[in-house]
Amino acid sequence: MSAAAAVSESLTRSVEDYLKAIYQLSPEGRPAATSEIANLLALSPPSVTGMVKRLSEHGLLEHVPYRGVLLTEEGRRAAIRIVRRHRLIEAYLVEFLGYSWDTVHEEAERLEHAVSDTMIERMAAALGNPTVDPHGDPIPRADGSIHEIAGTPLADIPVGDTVEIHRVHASQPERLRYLASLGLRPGVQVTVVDRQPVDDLVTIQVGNDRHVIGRELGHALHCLSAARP
Amino acid sequence: MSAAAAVSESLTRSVEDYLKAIYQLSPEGRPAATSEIANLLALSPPSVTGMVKRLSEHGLLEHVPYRGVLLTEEGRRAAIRIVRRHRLIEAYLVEFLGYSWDTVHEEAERLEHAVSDTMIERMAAALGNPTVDPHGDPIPRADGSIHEIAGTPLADIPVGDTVEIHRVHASQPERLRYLASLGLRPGVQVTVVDRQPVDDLVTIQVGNDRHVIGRELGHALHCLSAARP
DNA sequence: ACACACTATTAGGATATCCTAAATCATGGA
DNA sequence: TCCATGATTTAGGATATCCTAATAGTGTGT
Repeated sequence: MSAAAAVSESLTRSVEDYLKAIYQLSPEGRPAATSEIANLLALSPPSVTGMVKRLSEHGLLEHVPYRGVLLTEEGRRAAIRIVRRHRLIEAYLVEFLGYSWDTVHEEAERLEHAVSDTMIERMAAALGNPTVDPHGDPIPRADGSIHEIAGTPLADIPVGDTVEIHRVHASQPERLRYLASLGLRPGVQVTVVDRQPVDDLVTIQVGNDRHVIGRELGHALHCLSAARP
Repeated sequence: MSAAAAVSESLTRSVEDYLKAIYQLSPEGRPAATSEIANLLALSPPSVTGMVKRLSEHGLLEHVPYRGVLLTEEGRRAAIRIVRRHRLIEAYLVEFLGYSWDTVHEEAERLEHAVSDTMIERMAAALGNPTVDPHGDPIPRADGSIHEIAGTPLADIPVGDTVEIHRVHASQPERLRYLASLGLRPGVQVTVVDRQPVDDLVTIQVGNDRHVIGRELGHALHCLSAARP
């Protein structure tokens, strides 16, 4: 209770980055490793150990030395708040300021720490309270709840099936630009025409075009079965 | 030349705040005093002395010990860039996100350090490249030039004159809300009906209402002679 | 010309964050 | 079982920023 109030106070940019990273690295309660965090944030492992120790003392996460870290309920709440901000900012920039999906990430990465709750909610309202961002990632609600829709990696779709792209797991501008050049983005329908078990090559039909997708992207693109017309 | 390139690199939030403060405190080449800077930024004088020394070494300002500080050309450029950002952000928030002029300052104060040049220019474009912010303050152009229009303080307008409010020198939300409640904002026409030399009391007619303005606000409101209908 | 009242600077510290180099732990394969 | 390898933590430092207390400079009024 009393500690929970402190969360909304003022976490530094660094702290918010750590919490978000650990949140992303520990799905289903698997502890995040020091080296994973260091890697994601581009910091040295000792820096991470130091910060992790401090955040544990503040009750934002639990650390078992040499084993890994998990967010506490309080830390999780703070992390989700940042994720909500990040995704809403991305959606806003694409919708109202002409950003393309490969350039929003960097801008959102800075803004997510600077924008007030008021501004975030006004942006959400201006967007009509969207549930997903431009990459198809779900936007956590203001109360912290998240509606995740499990999709199937394109690499696992059987030949002949037509599916809708639902979510694109990539933040590197280069990959996103490549996907955009192929017309692949959330909401688009594709049909799997061929699969090569070797290297997980998948041939798909998008509109009138055919493309071959390799392993990386085949696992980055998550799909939902499309309604048959 | 080479040093100038460094400016756009990455000044910290603190540094940007110092430069902006010194810019605002040294109009017409009058050096800014340590205590003035400390006051404006709510810091202790020794902190200011320390930062000033560092910034001098970086070529952003000139410091004559015990005398004061002035921005160098490089520092001035950086300061104006922040002012442009601040005022454009204020204009954007009022225009597109439903902010009132008494609440934008605080939000802009944080965003001005976080937004990219790209985003600032897109916001400017979305606004139609405005020349003034919601308080009537001129928005520096991207090239650093500023078009200041000299107005006359309401306190100095002769009885009988009708003028247009041009600029409101205030950032305190309380004062701005009071002015808004009186219908006083840039663009509004007022007629001076009476003046009391004691305490600089000015009675004005705004639409169908009459208000008495005291010394503080009489000097905060800058006016231009209005076109006679 | 001088002392006093300010203002500004120096001294000495604290905190947050990061780093490199040197221990320490955990675990899979011989 | 035991040790080599890789992951993690501890040790020791650097930098940026802020603070309080003590010292130094400036300028005014007599």
